[in-house]
Amino acid sequence: MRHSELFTKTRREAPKGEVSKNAELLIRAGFINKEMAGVYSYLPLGLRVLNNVQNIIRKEMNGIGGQELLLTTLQDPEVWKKSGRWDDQVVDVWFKTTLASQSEIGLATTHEEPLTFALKNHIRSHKDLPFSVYQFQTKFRNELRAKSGLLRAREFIMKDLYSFSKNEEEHETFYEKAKEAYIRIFDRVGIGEQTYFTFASGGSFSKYSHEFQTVTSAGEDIIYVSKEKGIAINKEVYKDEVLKDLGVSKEELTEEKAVEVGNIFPLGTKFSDALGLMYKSENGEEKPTVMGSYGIGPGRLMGTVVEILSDEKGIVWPKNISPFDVHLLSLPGGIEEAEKLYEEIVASGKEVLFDDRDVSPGEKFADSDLIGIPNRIIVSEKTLAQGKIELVDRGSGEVKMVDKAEVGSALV
RNA sequence: CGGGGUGUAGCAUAGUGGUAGUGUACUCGGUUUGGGACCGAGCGGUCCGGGUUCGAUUCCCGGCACCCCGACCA
Repeated sequence: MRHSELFTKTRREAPKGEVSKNAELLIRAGFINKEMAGVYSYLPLGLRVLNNVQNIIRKEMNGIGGQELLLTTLQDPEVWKKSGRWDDQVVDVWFKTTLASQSEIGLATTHEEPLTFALKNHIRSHKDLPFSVYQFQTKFRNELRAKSGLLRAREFIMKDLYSFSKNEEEHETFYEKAKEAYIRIFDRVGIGEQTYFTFASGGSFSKYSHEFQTVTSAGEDIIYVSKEKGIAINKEVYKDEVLKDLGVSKEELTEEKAVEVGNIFPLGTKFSDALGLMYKSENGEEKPTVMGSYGIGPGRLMGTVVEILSDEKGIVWPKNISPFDVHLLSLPGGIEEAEKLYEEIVASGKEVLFDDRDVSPGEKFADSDLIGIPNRIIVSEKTLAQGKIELVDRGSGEVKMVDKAEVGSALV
């Protein structure tokens, strides 16, 4: 698209009272708009990134057999009372409101209850199992303190997948597949190297739950990382017994701050028992399904990428989630040639942001650094004099002069 | 929820018990064009409520909002 038609503007100054790097840069570059504390809108550039992140997750979830659906935000208290989680003493982050009839309803904080309840209309037999479903859905959590930009919001999109199995063994098989899919997701969005499979407290169904923790100073969790084994232990279960269990020693662990970018945990039969999601086994017994839950917050993930991969000039997007593949800049003397090149790149199927504005070169460079598209192409009098165009890698700063015909193959 | 801090123009900031200043952005005119160009002119502002006072953006009380630390994060 043409930058001249993009309605968002970049800002030179950081927004007042916003110290978190992800919020500062994403607001300055025009990716998101802050509505209130912990509530952010996605503007065109931000939505492109969010969609890219979601599509990576979607492909991986489909790859392990997940079936996408969309549950509702409005929640019926009766369903939640069955599991005991309507009570504010039990779940203290509810947003609750009332219908015109004065009956109380809630805004979803998560979806175990409604999904489990809805599935009763469809699941009867061992032949229906196993399967898994997932959604990208808005969650509302009345956090006492929203903070750190996209990292801890009151309204946010979550990908939540739920698995339903006949027994523990079947559950384990799926759990392992989901774990592998999660590892691929974090690799593909560009933070695989900093992200550790982390052991955390498991609640009442299993010894551990598992988190995917990305090491960054912006994190609010403390984890103990074994680089050697590629795993980590959440501070909440950092005990001698656990170390022994996992076969790690204190000497090999380093303490790090980290962001929880994903978590997977066994639910056992807690919700199937509470809501009555039963199936008939082969010998006719009535049995509760064995469930698991698997979450990733795409917005939080996007914020985490910015925390880790940005530099002093702005954001550096990994190519898989960048809002565009190419940032084309026309400078004086190269306007006509840039127009031609723009049409060619569009025709080739690449996503390109074309800075065709009549502003100074310095402003184009500064905006380009801030927005952070991995490939920058510059066409100017200078490049045309050499019969070439200039290609800059946003991440490394490396500059190449290439023939026009080679552009496609030279992109990162 | 406990503690601390901050609310001044679209954004970022200065200052003052007596007509509110700067940068940037925006509008107009002109000159510019490889790292946020320059000159001139212009538009635009004290979070809300109450109190003290001749007079409050400033002082006092209350509220609301935002940020930070802590607690919390099923």
